[in-house]
Amino acid sequence: MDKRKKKRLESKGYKVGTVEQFLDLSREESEYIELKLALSEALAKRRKSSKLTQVQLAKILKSSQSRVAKMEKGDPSVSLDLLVKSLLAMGAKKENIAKAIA
Amino acid sequence: MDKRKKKRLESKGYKVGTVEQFLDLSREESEYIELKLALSEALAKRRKSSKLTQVQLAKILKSSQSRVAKMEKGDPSVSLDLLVKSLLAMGAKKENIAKAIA
DNA sequence: TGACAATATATCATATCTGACATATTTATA
DNA sequence: TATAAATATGTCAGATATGATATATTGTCA
Repeated sequence: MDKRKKKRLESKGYKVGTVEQFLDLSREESEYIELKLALSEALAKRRKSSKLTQVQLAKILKSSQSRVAKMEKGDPSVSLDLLVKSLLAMGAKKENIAKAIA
Repeated sequence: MDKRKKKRLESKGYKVGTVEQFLDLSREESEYIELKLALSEALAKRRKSSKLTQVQLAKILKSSQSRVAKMEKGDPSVSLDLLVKSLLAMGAKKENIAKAIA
């Protein structure tokens, strides 16, 4: 994995430290993060195409605007469960989720 | 969703109460559970084809036999995060995970 | 530009998940 | 069968995720 990807992950809120440390991110760890970011992006895309604000989506999800923002940013404090449940609540089917991941 | 599916979910440890209550399981909820069970089954399959016992896998995952058993049963106390991380740790690629889901 | 809407970030009390352990049940095999 | 290995179930203290709130930053448009 290259420095560009490191930048991208860092910009998403993952503190990955030095490049050396970054290179020590195991394959599992980086694949997990990528998977999460894929779902984050799918969620943001879906919200936008539904013309909803984060506040409106938060209401639908019975969550808060700040958590929606964190979800869409792939914040480390957000679980896959929350992302998946949110996508399903927005009408996504498992096929959509699978497609977003792979 | 029919009674057979209800039985199946109940047998997996989900208390869904009466049929009436069951029918009230929202589409999201049931899709979420199905998705989880799909990952559970993928994990069990992968472990078995690797000829590992739950105890051996637990060691690899730095977890415990009981948690591995719960993962493979799709126990409600197990998160998607744990399932996905475990699959990745067993060598699964995101394509495998996507395929298991869809 | 200024004012307002939208999004992002920080923090926290509570809720949920976690590994670990004990123990029960099932499965394999002698 | 009996015994042991494997798997399942129940519980809990500590770890992590959650919605909420406050506040900061960014975007939009008059």
